[in-house]
Amino acid sequence: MGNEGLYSDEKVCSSMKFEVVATKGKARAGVLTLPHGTVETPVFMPVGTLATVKAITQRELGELGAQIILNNAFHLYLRPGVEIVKAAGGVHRFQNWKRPILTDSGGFQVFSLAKLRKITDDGVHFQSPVDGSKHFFTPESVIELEEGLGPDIAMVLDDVVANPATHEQAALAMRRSVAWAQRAANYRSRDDQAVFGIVQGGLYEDLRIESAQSTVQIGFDGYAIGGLSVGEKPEEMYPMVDTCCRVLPAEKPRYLMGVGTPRDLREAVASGVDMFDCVLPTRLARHGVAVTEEGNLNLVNARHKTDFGPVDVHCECPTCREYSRAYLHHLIKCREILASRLLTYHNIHFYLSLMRSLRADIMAG
RNA sequence: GCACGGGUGGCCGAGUGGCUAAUGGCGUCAGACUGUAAAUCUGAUCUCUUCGGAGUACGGCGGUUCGAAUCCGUCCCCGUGCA
Repeated sequence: MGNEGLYSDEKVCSSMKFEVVATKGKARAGVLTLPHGTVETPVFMPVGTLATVKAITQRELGELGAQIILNNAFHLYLRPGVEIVKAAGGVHRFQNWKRPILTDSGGFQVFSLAKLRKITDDGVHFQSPVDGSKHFFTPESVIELEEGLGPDIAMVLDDVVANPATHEQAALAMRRSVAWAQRAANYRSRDDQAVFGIVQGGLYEDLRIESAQSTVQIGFDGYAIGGLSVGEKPEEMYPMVDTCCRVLPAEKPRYLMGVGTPRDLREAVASGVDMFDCVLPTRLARHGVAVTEEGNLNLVNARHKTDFGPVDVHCECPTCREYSRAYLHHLIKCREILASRLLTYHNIHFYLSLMRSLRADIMAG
């Protein structure tokens, strides 16, 4: 049962399994089995930071075919607090989502909160962006938090630096991330929850290789590529993704965190990435932008005022089948909440369809 | 008819002699957004311009003043009260 680790002392999740079922070049199609169901990869995970994919319901997410969603442990720790989620019976019951859930640790939030934090080798001190209260996270306390929340996959606490960073800064954060990953691995206690390590190293190939090797040596159920799309150009990001995929073991899922644009997804899948998450489709939707094959369509623009055609003639989602650009433009101008809902539905549909077509292409050989 | 109050840029609304092409807000136009402190944020928004400026603007007309959205006269319009 479960995956056998490369190292005898490696802790694994006994109820997680990952199988690569087809490859095309470096791209892979796989099946990821988790406590709450199976996930066909490559997969896009809609972001539901606060236990909600903003603007749409869990029922709608199910209809869209979302296989796994992402929550954020850091945000759920602040509100409503782990005790309430526990009392509800865990993150799945709390939000009534029966399929798999991955929780991000909060490493990225600590990174983006900039002035409100202080990172030491021991952990990270930060002030709550909600009420200013002071908190301290360690690799151990974050694992404890995530084991309390109960997602299928937990991410370790990592140290993220903004690009561009110097080699020294990137190395420091990367080695700290490795040390923290080791502590998280030592501390984890649930064998029904997968834990993923995170590769760092900024835009330096040598650091990415070192990070991937060190993290793999610790042994995790899957491996994430972190610290990308934080200020660098796509042309700088893609080689890093490719390098990481080259070093990471083929038999474990690879997750590119926080990425990205449709182009980013295609490129990264081609390099061998299996999992993605990104706020773009949902955030752009709330900002009036529809993602299409032809690129982003800003429906707030006046040119759509009398355009009674659909957002995307090729799209089969209800938003495109039932409503016009002119109507969506009108809803956006009036700040009607339905605009956010319809566009979120469309954008998630676009992302999930894109991933399904990329998978089908790999399956076809 | 009389007495007060008021008429400011697409709208609302500050401003009561020069620092005012005129604070704000709304609207409008555009841009940004990649492990969500984000249904958010940023910029532009009188006209023309060789980007140095120039012109026209605070109900109309006239006046005072070196200088007026700001003071005076008069006319028009709106609100409230009294006849």
